[in-house]
Amino acid sequence: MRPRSATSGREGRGARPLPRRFYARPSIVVAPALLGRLLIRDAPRGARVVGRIVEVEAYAGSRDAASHAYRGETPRTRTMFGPPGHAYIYFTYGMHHCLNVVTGRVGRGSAVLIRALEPVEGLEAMARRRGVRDPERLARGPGCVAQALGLTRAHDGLDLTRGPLWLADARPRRGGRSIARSARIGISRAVARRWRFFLSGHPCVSGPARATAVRGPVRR
DNA sequence: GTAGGGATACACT
DNA sequence: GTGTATCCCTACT
Repeated sequence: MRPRSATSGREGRGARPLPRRFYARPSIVVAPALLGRLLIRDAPRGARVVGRIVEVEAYAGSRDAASHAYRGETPRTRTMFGPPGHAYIYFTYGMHHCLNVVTGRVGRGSAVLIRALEPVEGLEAMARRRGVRDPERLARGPGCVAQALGLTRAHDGLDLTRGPLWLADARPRRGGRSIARSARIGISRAVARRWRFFLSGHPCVSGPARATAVRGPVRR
């Protein structure tokens, strides 16, 4: 048996990247499994940034009218249709970047949008990039996540099983919070699908008035 | 509620 | 080629 990751002290130290097979599942399965896990951006000169994932949304690829993949593969969405475990980063509204992790099989175009993080390490670097200091506001909202981590289209396609951007395989810590779900935010189509998952009551969760949680089994 | 801002996709010439 | 509606948002009033 592999020794347990040494996560005492600075969280995530000694952890290893989640394996490809973690991502090679439907986005609606991967999305809740990401909650409570550490997202790590290694950078030179000690500018490492770590955040705990507290809010995500699943997108099901070419069958999901709310997904970028709905119209099939384009130059912009090529990464989504590639192998799972890679970062799909897109630019929208003329000013914001959003980070997704590619899931499922090659050619499906399914992904999970990372909507919010709880800052764990590198708060100074995050605050510098974001221009705010309040930890609860450093990475609350998908545009803020990418900005806090310093991610742009230049980072599209990064392999999350290798770094410098990766997810730790350490056991997820949810602080005793339950996983809640609701409709996805900011979309106009396929609004009936309640594929947004978040840690109930967490202060770093985004959304209009934190959005009302809707509990229940995951249905397609 | 809405300004801000640029890329993207697609309909047209 | 050019025109334009739309966009998985944020920060403000």
